[in-house]
Amino acid sequence: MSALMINRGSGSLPVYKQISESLRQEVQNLYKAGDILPTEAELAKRYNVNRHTLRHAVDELVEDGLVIRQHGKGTFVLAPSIDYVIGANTRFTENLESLGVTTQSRVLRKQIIPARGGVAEKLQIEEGTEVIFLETLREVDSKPFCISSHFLPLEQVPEVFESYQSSSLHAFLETKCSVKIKRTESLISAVSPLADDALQLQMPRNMPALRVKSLNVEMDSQKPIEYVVTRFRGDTAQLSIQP
Amino acid sequence: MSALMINRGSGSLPVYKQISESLRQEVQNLYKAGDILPTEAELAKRYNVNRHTLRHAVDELVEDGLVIRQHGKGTFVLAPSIDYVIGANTRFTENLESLGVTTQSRVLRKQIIPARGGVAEKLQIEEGTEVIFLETLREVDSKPFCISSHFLPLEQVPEVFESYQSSSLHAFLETKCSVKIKRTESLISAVSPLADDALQLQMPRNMPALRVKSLNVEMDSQKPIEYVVTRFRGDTAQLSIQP
DNA sequence: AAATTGAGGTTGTCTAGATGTCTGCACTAA
DNA sequence: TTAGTGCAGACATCTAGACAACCTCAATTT
Repeated sequence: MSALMINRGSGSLPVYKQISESLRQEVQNLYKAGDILPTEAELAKRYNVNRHTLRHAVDELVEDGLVIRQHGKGTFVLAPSIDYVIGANTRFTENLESLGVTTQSRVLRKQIIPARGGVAEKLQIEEGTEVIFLETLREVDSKPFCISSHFLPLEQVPEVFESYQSSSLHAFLETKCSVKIKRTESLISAVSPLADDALQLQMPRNMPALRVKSLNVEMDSQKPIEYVVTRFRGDTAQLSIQP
Repeated sequence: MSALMINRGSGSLPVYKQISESLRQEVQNLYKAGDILPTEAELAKRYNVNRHTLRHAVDELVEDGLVIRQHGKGTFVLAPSIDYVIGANTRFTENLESLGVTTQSRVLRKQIIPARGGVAEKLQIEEGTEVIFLETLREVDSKPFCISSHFLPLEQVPEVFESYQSSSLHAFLETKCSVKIKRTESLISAVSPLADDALQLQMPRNMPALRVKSLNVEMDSQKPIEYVVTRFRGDTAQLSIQP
């Protein structure tokens, strides 16, 4: 079996790496969440290595959050196998301009909260003023693509809280609120995703994410209308900037 | 010394945990970025444990991104990252436009290589054509800030390979090669840093990095002159985009 | 019936030793 | 002077064995 094809020749990968890869495949393809792995002794025997070497291999899976060890009980499969090998060629290129403008997005949360420090500052309102907090998930090819947290001053655009559903937010603002907006500033950084985001985006937590903070203002009055923080999977999304 | 106060009694923390905590304190208080730790053999002797146990302890610090191991050289202290995350105001904001334009940068490598697939395509030249490969490190506040890999067609701007030292590359192109260039496209993504980059940027490998690929063309002829891939620390750098 | 004990299985930690691989540097030879 | 060789130092991997800590569950005791 391929499980036993451990190459010990010089120049090849370390044994523990090969085993961890073999196990990773097996876990992702054959196991489901909650399943228990064979015991360390058993696996060590299967791969013909010392238990320490096997443990080293499993350490990698633990690191990646694929499995969890329980002292005295066994090693269990954690995440339902996510095929996050979407394929390097299916990468998306995202134009910054299209961020708030286009496509369908599903509303995950919609609530009214008091503006905290950063948000209040960006929107130029008093701390504690009520803002609409909107969290949306955008999908491409029926795969999660990015999550956006929108903050809008409630007083300016109450219609958003009342009746916005799932179309383009910017189109909604224009037609229903008579507000035309434009982007003034974007800040881009690389971060580790929060647990919730990682879950929504179906990405492992150790994979980097791209975060874009944007401020949109009303076209004429220059008054801040929307502050957005969008998170992408680092591996599938690339932002494209054309000056 | 407290370094030697390892409690092996039952009910106490595992030895390797105690050592990793002891080392963590030591590294954070007595060492600065770039310092080298005593060798594993030395530390094992100091704590009176087997080298494997000591390695296990150091593994923790590596996991946390406090130190980085270099095969054959030693174990080195990285720049503290948590401080940066807390002090949001010490972050750098980088204007995309200034990427190639400004400031001093140190040349890490300068060589002539044949253009491979991606580079050849971007520069619109035959695969195998000779290009100048320039790797530069830019510092801010005498801290490493970003690393750039530049690719320029040798035939177009041979002066760069012959005499470029450490000023602004774009200024050099303009004065010495009579080439004015402008940016046509930038692609931004989040990645895990390569080992070398992590070392140069003094960042842990599990911390995300920001990667910007840009293409610069000659202003008049639109001919590609420079393809640049720049890597930043995700936590200290933010790209600022103003439309 | 309920509580306790104990055996066996499983992961966790530690030691000991051997060998592989990478780096830097001194030395040598052309 | 320069290129190459070789060696020592340092981290990387692998094996072997032992015991500790923890969990489950059945057998025993109360």
